[in-house]
Amino acid sequence: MSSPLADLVLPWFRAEARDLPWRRPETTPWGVLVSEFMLQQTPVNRVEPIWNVWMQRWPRPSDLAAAPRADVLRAWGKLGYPRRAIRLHDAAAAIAEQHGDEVPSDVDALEALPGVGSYTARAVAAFGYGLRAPVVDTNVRRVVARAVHGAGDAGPARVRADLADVDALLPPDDDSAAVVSAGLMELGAVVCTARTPHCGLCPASSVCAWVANGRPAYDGPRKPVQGFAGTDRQVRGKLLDVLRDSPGPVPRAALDAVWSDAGQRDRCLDSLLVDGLCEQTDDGRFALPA
DNA sequence: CATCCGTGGAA
DNA sequence: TTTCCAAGGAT
Repeated sequence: MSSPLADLVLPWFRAEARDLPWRRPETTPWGVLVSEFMLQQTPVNRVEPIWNVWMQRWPRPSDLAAAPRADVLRAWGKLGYPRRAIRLHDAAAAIAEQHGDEVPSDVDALEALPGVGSYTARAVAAFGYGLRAPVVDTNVRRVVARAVHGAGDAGPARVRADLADVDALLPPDDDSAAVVSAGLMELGAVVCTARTPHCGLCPASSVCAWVANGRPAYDGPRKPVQGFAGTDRQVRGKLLDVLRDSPGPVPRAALDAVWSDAGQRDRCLDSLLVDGLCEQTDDGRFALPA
């Protein structure tokens, strides 16, 4: 159940792991959960300062659950995808009310929380509790595609097969497996990178099927690149920016000023209301939810 | 399964 | 400048 790849990655990670704050021994499973929410599609260097503030301010799930939505959204700042902040807030409430203020260690219980999917559930089990759980993120999928399958990059996700691939790499015991899981992610993040992999620095190049194949270029289907300019995502971001920066409710005119296309603007404002990222006051103004 | 959901830094 | 993409999840 272990693997040559794991045997190389494990000691490399023990020696070379970045000193990220959520990896320090004093970090609680709650701290790990918060870090995983923030790291969903957001780079490490932008998460670090925000995570530090959150841990000081809301050291337990019940602390965050007790905070007003507006405070949570302002503290989230410009990390992006603010619905994650809403889901984390809701997850904190569920943990406080249904799990005695303790983050579950069971993968199924974790996956039942808002905003927690296959990746985040296993990441919390592995990094928060030191359990053996196959953690499959974009880094790990790329490392496995190269080192195991000899491909230049990972194709579309195949959830079951990807989990099985990683499960087959992990050592049998919890402690080692959790370290290997972190190590595979770290390898993908700093060495086996998407654009220019640093095979000369890779601890696993001797067992890498991609290197053995002569590093062939990826030929499969490319994941579609998302545009941003002119999308609802951009408009929602601009609207939310106004709401975050204002200490109280703003008149509709303040929101109208950020985007000229009235139809798109209204659609986006509606979607923010639906998502719980915005509220309308009795006098018709708009604000972050209380 | 494809698309949507923010933001900003690097190539 | 444009393009890519960064520890995903929900629908």
